[in-house]
Amino acid sequence: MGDSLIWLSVLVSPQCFIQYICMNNIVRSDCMAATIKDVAKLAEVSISTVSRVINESKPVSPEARRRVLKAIEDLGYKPNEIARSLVTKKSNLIGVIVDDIGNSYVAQIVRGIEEIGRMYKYDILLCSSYGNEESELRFMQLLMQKQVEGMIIVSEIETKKITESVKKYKIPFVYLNRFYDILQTPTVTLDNELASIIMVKHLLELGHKNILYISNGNNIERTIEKYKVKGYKETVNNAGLTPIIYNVNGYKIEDAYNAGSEIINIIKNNNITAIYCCQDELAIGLINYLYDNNIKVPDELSVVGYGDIGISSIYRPKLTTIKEPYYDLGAVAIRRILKELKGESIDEQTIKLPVQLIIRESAVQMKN
Amino acid sequence: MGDSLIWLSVLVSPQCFIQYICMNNIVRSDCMAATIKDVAKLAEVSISTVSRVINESKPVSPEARRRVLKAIEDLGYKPNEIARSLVTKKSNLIGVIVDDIGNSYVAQIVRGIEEIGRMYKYDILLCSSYGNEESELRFMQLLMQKQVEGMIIVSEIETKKITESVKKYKIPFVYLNRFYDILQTPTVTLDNELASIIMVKHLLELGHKNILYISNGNNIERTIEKYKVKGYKETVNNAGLTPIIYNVNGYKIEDAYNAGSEIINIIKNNNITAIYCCQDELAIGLINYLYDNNIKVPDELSVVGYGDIGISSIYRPKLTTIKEPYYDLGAVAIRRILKELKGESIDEQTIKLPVQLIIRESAVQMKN
DNA sequence: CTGAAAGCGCTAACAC
DNA sequence: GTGTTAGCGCTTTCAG
Repeated sequence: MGDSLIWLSVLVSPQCFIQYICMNNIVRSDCMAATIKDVAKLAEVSISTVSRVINESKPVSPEARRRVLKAIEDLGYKPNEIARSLVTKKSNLIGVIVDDIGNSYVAQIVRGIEEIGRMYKYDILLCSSYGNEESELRFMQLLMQKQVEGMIIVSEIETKKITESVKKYKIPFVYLNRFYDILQTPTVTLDNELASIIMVKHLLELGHKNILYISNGNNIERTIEKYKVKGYKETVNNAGLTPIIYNVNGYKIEDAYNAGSEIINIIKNNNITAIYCCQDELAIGLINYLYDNNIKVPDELSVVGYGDIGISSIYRPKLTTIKEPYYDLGAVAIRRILKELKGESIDEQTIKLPVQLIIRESAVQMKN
Repeated sequence: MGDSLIWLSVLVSPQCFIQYICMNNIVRSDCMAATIKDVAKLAEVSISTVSRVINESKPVSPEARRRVLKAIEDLGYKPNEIARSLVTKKSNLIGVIVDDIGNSYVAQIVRGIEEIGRMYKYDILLCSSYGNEESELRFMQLLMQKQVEGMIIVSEIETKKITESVKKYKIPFVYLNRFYDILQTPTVTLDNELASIIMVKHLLELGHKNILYISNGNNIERTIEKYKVKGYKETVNNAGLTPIIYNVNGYKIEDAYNAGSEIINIIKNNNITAIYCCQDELAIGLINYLYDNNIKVPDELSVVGYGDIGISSIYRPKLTTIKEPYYDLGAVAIRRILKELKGESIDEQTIKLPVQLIIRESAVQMKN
C-alpha cells in the first residue's frame, strides 16, 4: 500500500509537469498565439516585467531583459493589439468611408491617407458606401464601435445629415467632397477658382480671345463648380472679353459627345477658338465628336479639360488639363486628423490645396 | 450636535447621488462613450441582462428588455467592439495587403473584397506594400497582431518568403498575383490559357491567318504569361498555322511604341494581318506607333490587347480585348476565406475564373 | 528594479 | 429569468 502510494505520487508529478508544458508551450504554439503569460512563465519573471521590456516603459535589469527577449523569440510572441487597445484606449485605427474605392481618384486619396497614416502607425479601416447616405451613417456608427480614433469621409453626395451626425462623435474627422461645397465642417479642398484662373490665363497667353466654358452644373450654387465658373468669368472679364458658358447635362464622355452639334453651333456663331471643359471626360467626349465631324483638335480648335484623369495623358491629342493632387488631399486630411489627435490646435477650418496646370497637346498657340 | 449630524447626513446623501449621476451619465456622455455598466445601472439590471438583450443570447423578461432598450437609447450606448473581440476572440477583421491601391485593377479587387466581406460583417484592414517584400512581411505581422481572422495578399512580386511565412500564421489566407504562377499556395487566378484560345479563335474567325503575338516575357516559366503563350501557340497550331512571337522589353505604352519599327519589319516579312498583344498597354503603344507611321488600325491591320484597362474603351479605335474580372477575383478570394472561417472544407487549392472577350473596333474582318 | 493586483468593457458559465 | 463571477490579454498603479 505504501509502495503504491509512492508510485502514484511519482506518476502524478511528471504528468502534471507535462500538462503544464503542453498548456503553455506545445499546445499554445500549435493552435493559438502565445500570450504575455507564457512569456513571463518561460522567462521566469512576472508579466509586468515582460510588459516593461516590450514597451520600454520602465527600466528592467539586463538579465531579466535578456531572458524575456529570449522567451519572446522562442515563443514567437507578438502582443495582442486588441487587448492592448482595450486598456490603453488607443486603437491606432482611422476609419475611412469612401464613395467607391473603384473610382481612380478615390483610390488616390486613400493611397495618401494610408501612406501617411502608416508613418504614424495608424491603420486604415475601409468602407465603401456607394453613394448611399444610410450606408454612410451605418458605417460611421460601425467604425465608432471599432473604436477608430479619427474618421475621413470621401463622399460625392451632399449630406447635411452626415456632417451633423458626425458632430456627436467626439473624434477628429475630415470630410472630403469633390463636388459639394460644405463650409460648416472641417474639410480639405482644392482651389478650384485659382485653377480656372490659371487655365484661362494660359489660353489667353496662347492668343485665344473667344473662350467657351463647358460646365456641367445646373444647380451650381452648392457645388464647387461655382468656383470654376467664377475663376473663368473673372479672368475673361479682366481681359476685357466676354464669357460664354454652355451647360452640358451630365459629366460623362457620352454626355459631351451628345451635346456636340449644339456646341459646334455655338463655336461658329461666336467665333470660338478655345474651349475649356469643366471635366476631362467632357473634353474627351467633345474632341471625339469634333474628330468624327472633321474638326481637328488642336489645329482648328483648342480644347482643354480639368482633372487629369488617367486617360488624358494617353488620349490623342494628349489633353492639356488641370491636375488635382488627390494623393495630397488624402495626405493632408490624415495629417490634420493626426494633428488633432496629438492635441494640437487646428487653426484653419478649411485647407485649400493648389492645383497644377498640365500643358500637353490639345491647346496650341493661335495662328493668325 | 444631533441636529447638525442629521443635516450632514441629509447633505451628504444628495451629493453622493449627484456624484453618482455624474460619473455614470452626464460626465460619461460628455467625454466618453457609455459602457455596459452604465446601461445596467440606468436600467436597474445586471450587466449580464444587458449583454443578453444586446446579443439576444438568452431569453430576457419583456419588462427588463424594455428597460434595457430604453437605457441604451437614452445613453446612446454602442457596444465596444474591441472589448467584445477580446473575449469572443473574433475580430471580424480581414487583413488586405495590396501592392498599390492606386492601381485601378487593385482597387477593383479591393472593391470586391470589401463589398462581399461587408455582407458578412467583416471589415477590411488595408495596407499598401508598394511592391516591397519586407513591407509585406511586416504588414502580415502587424495584421496578425490586430487579430485579423483572414488575410488576402494582392501582390505583383513573386515572393516565396511571403507564401512560406504565411504558413506559420494559422489563419485562412489567399494569395492573388497578377503575374506570377505560384501553385504551392491557395490562390484565385484567371484562366489565361482559355483567354488566349478565345482571342485567337476570334481573330481566326475574322479570317486572319498570320497572327503575331506580342509578349513581354523574358523569363516566362514562373509567370502566368506562359499560359497566354500556350493558348496562343496551341490555337494557331491547331489551325494549321505558324505561331510568331515577338518579345517586348517591358509592359508600358512607351515600351511597345519604342519597339514599333522592329515590329513593322516583322509584319512586312511575315505578311501579318493581326496582332495579339499580351497587354492593352502594349497594344495602345503599338497602335500609336502605327498611327504615327501611317498604318491604319484596324483598316490595314487588326490589333487586339489583353486586360481591358480603363483607356481601352475610350481610346480610338476602341480596343478589342480580354476583360479580366477583377471585382470577382476579390469577391471569390474573400468568399473562400469566409468559407474556411466557417469551417467548411476548401475543395480546390486553386480557383480559376473565366475571362471575357470584349469585341470592339480594333480588329475587323479580313478583306481580300 | 520587480511582482501583485486592479481593471479596460465585454461574454459566458454558473448558481439561484 | 437573473445576478454573480471569472476571465480575455494587456497596461499600470502601488508596494516592496
